Amino acid sequence: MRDPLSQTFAALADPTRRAMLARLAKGEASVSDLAGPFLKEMSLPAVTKHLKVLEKAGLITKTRDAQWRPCKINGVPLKDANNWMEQYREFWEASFDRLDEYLKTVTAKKLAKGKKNVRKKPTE
Amino acid sequence: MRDPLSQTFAALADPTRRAMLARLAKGEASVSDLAGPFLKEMSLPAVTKHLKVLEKAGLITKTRDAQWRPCKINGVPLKDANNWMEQYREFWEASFDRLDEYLKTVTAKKLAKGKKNVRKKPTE
DNA sequence: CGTTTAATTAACTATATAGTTAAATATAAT
DNA sequence: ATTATATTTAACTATATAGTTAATTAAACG
Repeated sequence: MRDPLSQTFAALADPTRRAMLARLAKGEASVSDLAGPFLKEMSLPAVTKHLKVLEKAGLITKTRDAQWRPCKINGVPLKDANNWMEQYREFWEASFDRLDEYLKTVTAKKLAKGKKNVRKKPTE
Repeated sequence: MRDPLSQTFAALADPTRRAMLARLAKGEASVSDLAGPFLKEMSLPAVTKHLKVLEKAGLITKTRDAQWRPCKINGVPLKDANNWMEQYREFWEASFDRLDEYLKTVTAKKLAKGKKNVRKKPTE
């Protein structure tokens, strides 16, 4: 069995499951509600499996209402994931700065090049 | 091929790789530097593979210095992952509130139960 | 040149993941 | 009791992932 954080990230590493979470962010939904947008791409059992992955990761909880299984989003594991990520904030902020600097450099070079191209045959 | 966000989360879904990022957060390191703490648990080719996963996800970049391959952390994909996650902040904050409420309820119940237990054989 | 150090590639194995179809279960409705 | 709806389970397949050992490449060193 995997550590909880790995399980969370693994669960998030799939666009179908992320879309399901996005849907659940708008409110509770049954399995078939959640399946709706995907039934052209995959079968219902496939959806059930995706939900099981999310459930085992603790990202959703399923309850019972007659023959329906209403699902609800649970933020706790996302909080842990976010806490883990926060310790790297400086790196993505730094990389933004670097991109910023890079763009400035490129712009400066382009301008220089532009100038150069103007006087095609230099006097020397 | 997978979408970048899925690739990022998949790369993070492994404790070895997260430990490598933690090491790289402290500064550049060669492959053998990074391998060091894991060579009791796995072989060098396994380490190479983990680094390749991180590299393909854009989380690290490898350069060359003689026979060494210094690795550097790259925050950009973490930024995207964080941006994705931010949209769920309300849910983990809400769940914290719920836990808070829950703990209060439990405490209240415990107190009530404690009182009950004091008068073991009620007068009625 | 031959050897050592650093790292990768090749070839292979085991297990996990993501999907399928068909059958089963659970609840409600007729 | 039978049927319809919602969902899951079983059994299976294909591909991806994580690891192995042995061989290979790349650069530096004596």
